[in-house]
This record gives sequence, C-alpha cells and structure tokens, in this order.
Amino acid sequence: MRQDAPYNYNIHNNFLIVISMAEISKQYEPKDVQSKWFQIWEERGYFDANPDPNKPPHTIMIPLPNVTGALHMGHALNGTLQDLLTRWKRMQGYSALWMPGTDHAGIATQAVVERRMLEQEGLTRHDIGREALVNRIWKWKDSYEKRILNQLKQLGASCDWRRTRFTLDEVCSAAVRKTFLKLFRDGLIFRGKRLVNWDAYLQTAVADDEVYPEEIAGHFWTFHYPVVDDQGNPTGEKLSFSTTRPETMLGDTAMCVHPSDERYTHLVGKNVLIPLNGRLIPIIADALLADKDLGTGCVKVTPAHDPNDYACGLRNQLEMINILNPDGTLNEVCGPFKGLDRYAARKEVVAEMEKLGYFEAVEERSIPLKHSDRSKTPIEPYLSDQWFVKMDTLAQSAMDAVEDQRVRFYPSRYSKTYLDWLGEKRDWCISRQLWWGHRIPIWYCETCTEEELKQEFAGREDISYIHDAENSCWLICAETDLPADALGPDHELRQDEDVLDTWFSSALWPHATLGWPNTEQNPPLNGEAQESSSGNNEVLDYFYPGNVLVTSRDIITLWVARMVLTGLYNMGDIPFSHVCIHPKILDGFGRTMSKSKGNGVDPMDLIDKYGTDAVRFTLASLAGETQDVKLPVGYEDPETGEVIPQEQFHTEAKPVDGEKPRVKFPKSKRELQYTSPNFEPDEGEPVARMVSERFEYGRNFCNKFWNATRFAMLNLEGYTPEKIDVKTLPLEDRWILSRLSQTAAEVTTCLERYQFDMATRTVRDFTWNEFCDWYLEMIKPRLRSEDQKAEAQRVLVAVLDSLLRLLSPFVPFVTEELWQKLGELAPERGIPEPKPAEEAAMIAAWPKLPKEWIDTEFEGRFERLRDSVIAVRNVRAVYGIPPGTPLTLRMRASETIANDMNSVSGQFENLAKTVLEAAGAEVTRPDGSASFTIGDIDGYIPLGGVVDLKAELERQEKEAAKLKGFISGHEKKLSNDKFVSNAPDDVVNNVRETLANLQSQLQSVEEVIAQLRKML
RNA sequence: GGUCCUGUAGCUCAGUUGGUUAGAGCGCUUGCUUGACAUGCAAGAGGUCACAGAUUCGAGUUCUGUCAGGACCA
Repeated sequence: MRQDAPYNYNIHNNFLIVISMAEISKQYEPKDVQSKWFQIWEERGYFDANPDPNKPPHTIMIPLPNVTGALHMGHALNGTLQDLLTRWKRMQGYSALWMPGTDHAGIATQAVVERRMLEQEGLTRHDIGREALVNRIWKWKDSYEKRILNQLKQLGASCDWRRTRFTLDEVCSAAVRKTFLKLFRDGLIFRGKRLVNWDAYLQTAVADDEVYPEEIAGHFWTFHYPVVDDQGNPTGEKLSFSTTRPETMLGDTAMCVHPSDERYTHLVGKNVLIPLNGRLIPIIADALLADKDLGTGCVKVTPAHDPNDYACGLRNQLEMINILNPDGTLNEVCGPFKGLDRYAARKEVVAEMEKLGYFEAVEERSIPLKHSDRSKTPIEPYLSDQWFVKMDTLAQSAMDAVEDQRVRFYPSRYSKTYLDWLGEKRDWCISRQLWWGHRIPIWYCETCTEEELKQEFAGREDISYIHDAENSCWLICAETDLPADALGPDHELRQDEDVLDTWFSSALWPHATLGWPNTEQNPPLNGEAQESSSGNNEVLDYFYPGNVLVTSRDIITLWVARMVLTGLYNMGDIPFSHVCIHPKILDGFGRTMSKSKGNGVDPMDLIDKYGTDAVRFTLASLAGETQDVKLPVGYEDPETGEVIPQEQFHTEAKPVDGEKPRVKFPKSKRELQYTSPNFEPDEGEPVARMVSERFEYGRNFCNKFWNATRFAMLNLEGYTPEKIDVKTLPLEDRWILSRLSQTAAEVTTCLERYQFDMATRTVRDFTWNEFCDWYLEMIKPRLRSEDQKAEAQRVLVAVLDSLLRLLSPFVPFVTEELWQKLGELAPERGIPEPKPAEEAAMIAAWPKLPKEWIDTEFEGRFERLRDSVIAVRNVRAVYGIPPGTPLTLRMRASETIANDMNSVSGQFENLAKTVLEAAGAEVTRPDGSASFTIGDIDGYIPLGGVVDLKAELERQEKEAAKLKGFISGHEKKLSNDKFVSNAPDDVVNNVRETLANLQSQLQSVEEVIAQLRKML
C-alpha cells in the first residue's frame, strides 16, 4: 500500500478497497453513471413487476405517448413524476408496475406520413393504396416508438419494459375487438348521420380538438330569394340574406326568421324559390337560429353544411341535402355546378345569381374559419354516416365513480371538468375515415336473409348481427375477421372501410395491457406467451385496478373519462383510484411548448447538458398544484457557451431572400443560425441550441449532494459499525436525527398527496441548508479527533444512508453511484443497530424513522447556537473583519442557557473563528464592543480599537427602530379589547409572550445605545 | 357566451384549517482560491401580496366586483 497519498481504506469482502481523492471527482459527472446504472438495474430485473402474494401491488399506466414524434418537455415532466412515484412505492415494498407503451394516434400519424410522402415524393395515399400506406406508417411507427422508448429510458424510467405495449398490437387489438362486439351486442353501438368536420384534403372527418380557428380574408355577399304563393307564383315580396359561402345555396332547405320578428311573421309557412335550381323551400320561424337584430333578420338554412343549421334542421325536421363529394367538389345534386371545386363553384354561383338579378351587395371581410390541424386546410361541415357509442348509461357510470369518490382527482377541482363534460352525455362518434388504425369489425351483407345468418353463425359467441332497415342490409359484427364468402359464394361480405377513433383503443389501455379479455393466461412478456399455473390471468387479477393515473389536464375528457367508463363496462371496476393532474410546460411567453411553435426544448438536449438527475429534480420542483410552469428558454452558442434569452420574434422569423435568420450573441459578436419550424438551418453551419438555465437548480443540487457524500467518504477511515444509543449523542447529532426523522415523514406525506414541488423543496432544504451547511460543518472537529471519530462516523453514515434513500426516487443515478461507493466503505450501517445495506439504492427500503428522534428541545438548543453564530458572522461582515481574524465573544444569558452555550463553546471556534470567553447572567458589555441581541441572549464582541463607534451606534439604532415597530404592533393588538376577548387564548398568550421578549430585547439594545452615546 | 385557473421580490415560483412586520431559487451588492463542493462559502439589499369593497378582533389566505393574462367547453 502506498503511504504518500491521503488514502482512506477499508477491508470489505476480503479485498482491500482504496478510496482516494482522485477516485471521487470534485464534480458529479452524470454521463457514465447514467448509462452504467440503468443497464445494471435492468439486467438485475429491478424494473420487473410480477404478481407477488407477499407484496401489495402498485400500478401506474403510462399516458401512452403517440408515435407521431419524439417526446418533449411535457412528456419529460409526466415521465419524471410517474417514475418518482413508482420508485418510491417500490422502495416502500410494493410490487410496483409502471406499464410502458405507445399509441398509434390514428389521424396524427397518418397525416404526418402522408405529408412527408407528398413533400418528398409527390405521392398521395390514393396513388399508393391502403396496404402500401399502412406499411409506410408501420415503418414510421417502428422508428419513433424506438426513439420514444429510448427517450424514456434516458430519463431513468423504471418501467417494466418486458410489458411494453402498442395500441395496435395483438394484445390491444383483442381487447378492441372484444369490447366492440360486447357494445354491439348490448345495443350500445349504432350507425347514424352526423355533421362532421370534414378535411377535404385528407378526405376524412377530424375531431373537434383537431380543428383550430383562423381568420382569413373573405367576402360577405347579400342576395335575396323571391317569396312565392301556394301555386308557386312570385308574390312580389323577397327575403334578403347574407352568406360567406354562396355555393351552399344549392343545399338550402329552408329560410329562417325569428318568431317575434313582425316584419316577417305573415310570411312564415309560405315558400321561397331558390333561383339557382328552382327548388321551393319553406319559410320557418326558429328563435335559436335567427337573430332579429343581425343583418336582415333572415338566414338561409343549409342543414347538411353548417352546425347551427344542422341543429335547426333537426328541430324543424328539415330535409338535409348534401352537396359535396368527399374531395370537396360539388356532387350530382348541384346540376350544372356538378364536379366543380367548392371555391370555383362559389364564383359561378355568385355570377349566376347576379345574372338572374338576385344579387344585392358584397363586402370584403375577415372571416373566422375552422382549419384542420392535420392538413392546415379549411374544414367543411359535412353530413356523413358514422358509428357511435351510446353514452347515456356508460357516461352515468363514469360520473358516479367520481361522485362517490371511488375515483379522486388531485387537485380536486378537476373533477368538475370531468363531470361537466360527461354530463352532456353526447354520443361518442367512433368512426374515422382513415387507413391507419383498428378497422371497424363490421361486415355488410345486402343479399342474405336472417335464416341464413342463423344457420351459419348458430352458437357463435364471437359474432352478432342486426338488420339495418334504412340501408336494407345486415350488419355483422365479428371478433375475428370474416372472409368475404363466410356466408357462402352467393353472398359477398364487405367490411366497413373506416377505422376506430384512436381513443377507443386507448380507453381500454388500463385493462388491455394486462391481457384482458384473456382471463386464463398471463399477458406475454417480451412478446413471448406466458402460461398461468392457476388458470387465471394472475397479472390482470393482481395489478387491476390500478392506483394512479398521472397526466395533464387537456385529456381529462378525451381519455380519462373514457378509461373509467370502459373499465367499469369491461371489468366492472374503475381503472385507477387517483388521477394526478400536473402542470403544463409553457415557454417564457406563456405559450404551450411545442415543436410546431419552435419554442420547444428537447429533453435529451437538457439531459445531455445538465444530466438526467438534474432535469428530473428541477422538473419535480416545478410540479405544483396551482400553476402551469413557465420555462423561459434561451439560445446557446455551442462554442462559447454564451446564452441569450429567446425573444418572441425568434420563433416567428422567416428567411428573407434566402437568408436564414440568426441569433446575435452580443459578447462574442457571433451570429448563429438556429432551429425553427419555419426553416431548417443550412448544412454545415454552426447552430445555436436551445437551453433553459432553470435546470442549473437541479444540477447544482446534485453536485452539492455528491460533494457532501464525497466529504463523508473521505472521512471514513477506520469506520466500524456499532450499536448507538441516541440519548448519549451530542447536540448536533440529536438535532440532525430529529430533523431527518421529520424530513422523511414530511417527504412521504407530500408524495402521498402528489405535492411534488413541496416534496422536492423539503428534501433539498434539509440536504443543503441543514445537513451540508450546519451538520457537516459541526462534526468536522470530531472527525479529526481520534477518540470522537468513531461515533461521529457512525452517525454520519447512518444519516447519509437515509438521505440516499430519500433522494433516490428523485435523483436515482447519483444516489445509486454514491450508495455503491458508500457500500464499499460502510457496508453495515444504521441507528440504533447497524445492518447490512441493501445491494442497491433503488431497491432499498424507504426510510420510516423513529418518531422519538424528533426532539424540539434539541432543535431549540441548536437554533440558539445557530442564530448566535450567524450574529457573530454578521458582525464580522459589517466590520469587514477578515474570516481568519480570531474574535472573542461574551454572552449574557440565564444560567441554563449560558451552561448550554458553554457546553458547545467549541462550535463558536469551529463555525465563526470566535472564542466564547464568558457566558452567564452577570456578563456585562465591555467598552468598544459590537453587540447583538437574539431572543434571550445578548452577545458582545470586544473589538478594541477596531470598533467604529458611530457606525455601531447607527447599527444599534436601526435594530432598535425595528424592534419598536414590532412592539407597537403587538401593543396595539393587546390594547384592543375585542382581540383579547375574541381571539383564542393561545394566540393572545403568544402575542403577550412575544411582546415581553421583544421588550427585553429592546431594553438590551437601548442599554448599548446609551453606552455608545456616552463614549461618543 | 359558459366553466375553471392565474396575478406575491428584477425573473421563476412557494405560502396547509385566517393568527408575530411574507419565503425559496436565480439574478443583484459586498467579502472569501476556509482541507467536500466557485455547479461553492459567508453576509446583505430587494415586496402597499393586481385594484376596489365586504366579512372578521385580525385577510396574501374567505366573499363580491373591476382590471389583466391563460385554459377548456359551446
């Protein structure tokens, strides 16, 4: 063994383990640590969650990210919180399952792939066909799924990766088929017409939340229709109306006025003529549609092409005439206009009306128009056949679950969003005109008879059928695909072309991923089928219902509500008992972060720059209950490290004359290109990357903790485990154990309430402000003293052990690295009885520390010492006395307190380079002293010639003024009879006590002032 | 239009059931290459808690209204 370096060593497992300064770096380097430990954890199977009769289950289902694109900061926050909870519960002894997986996100993914195909190859889906398109989307899915899962792993996600699911895989598909059949058989699925948001470019309906409004420049035309009598002859009267979409006149089926509009009441019941096609339509009165004060008070009604008109059409049993083809051209009901694109037709229709003499006026106007988020083209309201789930009883069951608190929202206010939405009980439109998704398991047969169906499908549990009178055909629902000739060669079965809404499959996620509807076999692991010894699906039995869903508020209606509803319907039980709603991540201007806005920070960039633990810790610290998280971002010059804050114009800038915008770095005067949704940086150019300085919070904390542990380990030479009697320990040990026990309990409570920000603050404050700033400083003398060292080491190691456990769910990597290093030096540790440490921090037991450690007396004694030290340091700072210059201190205090101070006098030397010269009731203020008063103590620091009497007088007068302010506030309260008689006794007593204290402090200060005045 | 949320230090945010003259991190000022840590240490400055009322002995905290910002639903 070398003797010439400051080595610490210990014997462990028959190996000589040597820890040197050089082996533990001064800075925490996250990179190697992260990849090393994640791999080891996974290899050792720590992430795997299996049914275990000796453990309670804890289940979290990931809010499945969709495979459209990579994860962003919102996902990083979401993942951090779930992993934190999972790791915490695992340490608490639960069999903790975090189920990973991804969502196929029907329209979003198909649209991305189609757009890219068009841009790069000029092809549309109709050019390549259904099968080829779906193949391309599968390839896209494969690459993004891999990327997403990898991103989650980079974040340290302790999912049971063997169970990874995808909403289109065979396990999830089985659940979809089973559920659809069940709903169909129960009469909860029906087919109907519905006005949908039609994307004429993608030729599909899009959901309301996939539509955004945008103002565009348009026209506002005014025309009139002639009123005709019962014989169809013009009466000479006319009704004027305005429209922004003249082509819809071809589909008008009524003219509407307000029932109390006296200008028109005599006309209601008569007809008007549409000059374009000679159709007669009725004049109706409808208070909900017509507004007397708006324009002429008359509106035309096109039920098949406008949501308000549609509702009006339903109310008044109007005919609904569809004038559009799926591609946005006009259809055969439009006569001469047939085949024209709707915009071309608009011009033609205006021209025709003008020619016929029914045109009145036109003005230019900016018109709010719904656009498809997927194709960025205007939406057409369009009447089409859709499949629906009947919601009344299903929605009610999901409402009941929240109302009777079987399902609870955290924070609770979100239950209102949930209940309000479900309360509308609107039928759920589940069909989408897409190629990517679960194809609707319905086959049509126009030619067969009930007899034939009965004969063929007799006794088939997996098939159900019903006659559709309106379309005179049979609808056959089947759990597995039916061949076209399933009913023999005479009948051709045709499967519905549409696919199911993505949310239909994600609604089943909590039970589908556990293998439902297979109740006899466990779900596959890593794609391999699993047997069950009991003949039951043990995984489903054990992990369902789950515990908590962690998500952001925008999918409470779309997803949370539907999971509850399908869980109740399929499983007869709720999918989770808690719903934790966390904040959204916004940029510095309060806008949601997203790639398409160009304000998004890639979590991988941050992990690369600050380390995983730092990102996790910072994110958790931001996850409060009230507000969304504003995360101002900046651009960083990769070469100089200079960062400038992002301005709004950066995200909006576009290239001018082919010249790409640049960010300017004022210090280096460099100008760099940057990434933006509006353009790609040029090849070979250095690119400013997006960063957020907020994450230094987490990085600094990890580094601080790293160094605290490093310090401990450098001082463990000769460590031996031994039983400890807490009652015999010195002040600082009693104090830190008291605080540790309290901290552990508080962190646990915070996590139970999903108060992640408070949990993070609590553990950080303890670690930094108590453990590092005071405890470690206070035990340094003991660690250097041969006869006190052993005990100090044991307590230090025990505290560190608990702290590593407490921090592990927050910052799993740095804690694991340190746990392992500490394990080499102190494999057995703990108070009162040392025990062998678990083989890894991530599977160590969550601390549950004795309540008896909490001791307010020791905390009070410590605080008095701490405040005194701070006061001395303050004097040093105010007088500009260098830290190395020794000072002396005299304290006036009661005998008890003076004795206490004398017993820890060494700490004044240690923490403030100050000798406690005297302490007692008789101590007086030496001339030429600086003084301070804290509570029941007066302190005097003789400064000899150093003291500046004038400055000291000023200082003391300022202190006196402050105290007087305090005192007058308290006196005012006590002189108020109403306060004394109404306020609770303890509050009044408290004020009295405080007042007495303040008065005695003021007295001390005034004595000092009097002395100083005499000397000046 | 309806529902919900937010407004506290220059910035980003805490602030439990009302109870001393309101806290943290960053930034700022001053001093420190102190034997774990400059990603650090010590000391400090900085706030009429958006505004106006009401309830109360007492309001950052409860209620009403106004203004400003945001989200969701129609």
